Amino acid sequence: MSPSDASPYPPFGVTVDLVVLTVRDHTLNALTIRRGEPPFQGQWALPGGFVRPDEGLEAAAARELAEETGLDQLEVHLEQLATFGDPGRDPRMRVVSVAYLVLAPDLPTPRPGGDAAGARWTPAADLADGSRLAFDHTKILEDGVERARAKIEYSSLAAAFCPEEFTVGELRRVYEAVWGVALDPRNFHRKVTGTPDFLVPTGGTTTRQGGRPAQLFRRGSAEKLNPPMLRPEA
Amino acid sequence: MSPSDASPYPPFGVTVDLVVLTVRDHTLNALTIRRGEPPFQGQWALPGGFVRPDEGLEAAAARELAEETGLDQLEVHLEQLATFGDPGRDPRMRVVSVAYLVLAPDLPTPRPGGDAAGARWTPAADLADGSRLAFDHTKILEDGVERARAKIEYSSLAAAFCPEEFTVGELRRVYEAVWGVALDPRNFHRKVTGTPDFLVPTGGTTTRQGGRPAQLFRRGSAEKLNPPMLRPEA
DNA sequence: CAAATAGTGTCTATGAGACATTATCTG
DNA sequence: CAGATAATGTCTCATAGACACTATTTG
Repeated sequence: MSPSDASPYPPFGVTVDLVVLTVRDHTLNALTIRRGEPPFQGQWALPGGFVRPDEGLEAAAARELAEETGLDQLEVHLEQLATFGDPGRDPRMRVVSVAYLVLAPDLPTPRPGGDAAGARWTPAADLADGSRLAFDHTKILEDGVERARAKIEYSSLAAAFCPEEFTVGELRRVYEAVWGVALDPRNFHRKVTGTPDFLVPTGGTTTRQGGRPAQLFRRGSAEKLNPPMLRPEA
Repeated sequence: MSPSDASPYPPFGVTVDLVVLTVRDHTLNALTIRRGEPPFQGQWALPGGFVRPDEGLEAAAARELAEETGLDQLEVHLEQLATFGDPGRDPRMRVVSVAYLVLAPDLPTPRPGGDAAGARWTPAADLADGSRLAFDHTKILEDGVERARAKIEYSSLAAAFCPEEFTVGELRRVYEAVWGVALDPRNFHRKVTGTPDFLVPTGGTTTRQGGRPAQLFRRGSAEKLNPPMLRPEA
């Protein structure tokens, strides 16, 4: 429920944090910004910031995304990930952070904005170990990566990592990068082209990957993959 | 990220709301409480309440569960569902609510506690249409039900709706109630008994469902169902 | 006995994994 | 030409769906 009368407790701060993922150089990368202010000044962290008083949570996430990275919500996939609110996760006050997951096609390194002193893409694997991020952001990032890995199994979301027009091979390389495995190109092709409304041919072709020209596709209307794309165990 | 200096904004209230589901009479039921105080006094709502200043979010959910329903966290499955924070969702102040999903075996109607003037189990289908719950709780409930439906496909979570010892038929009736479909008892039996570490025979049998005595099982160590239990389309 | 539920087995169709072969580009 | 990538096809094995049959209880 919600309170039966106004809160008898001290106030909470509410923020949004963003796990922004893309695929570059056959690798899953996450966006981090360099903190310009204490605490954790100079350390790398996830982009994010305070929710404004009359602003919805998703609207705050979209605004921070635009402010800190220049990305537009229309170009990317944005969904709520989870909420982190352990007492002590912020050294200054009690802060509850609603984390959002963003999947974006490969884009130029975003221009940092707001409080950020820098912004960069880093392989997600490098951020999971070592290189501690500020606050509990390493944990938030890991949850975001796991969500992305799980979700491309049974949804058509992998295409959110691709440009508007893409080939079957490019889509396959997304799966390979996110899962960190190699997939059989022939079985993959059969699977994705055989799933109704997953891919819509645009008629064009491209040779940007070298080799024989490949058909170009756009995302179709299907949102779920049934049966799912199976993730190899080894 | 989190704030680069203390929040320049008015305070937020932070609450937890609970979607507590069980299976009774072959039907998915949700727990609601009757509000004893304004706003929405006298209306039905999800159990929940304010998070305390030094309390973690999951701890707050477990505490409210115990206070308002008498259920112990150890007897049930509890996981974070999603966070709801639209401005205006609470008429008094800005409140962000972190919703938790609880799956429980069929238990006696819980004793209401705290601010609640009453507590009851209601078929989830009846709560989804009509019978508006207070705040945005109808939406939260629907999200919880959908999470439960999706999650029993690929996890062993359906057993959280069963008592400690249960039969294959009882587990099947859980799936049938949550999904609202009929499943073939023979194929279901083959599927669940063939999944390694899903069910552990206790050696006992029961005839509480009538008919031939059925073997009793306990939950095994498997948490994922791979390949998943397929949900019929019709 | 009938009726209910449990448990096993069999056939078939679908789909994934392994892998051969051909097609069409660049250098 | 070699080497890359794309696209199609074939075989086999695992598994889900449909459904027959037997087992063991209660009334």
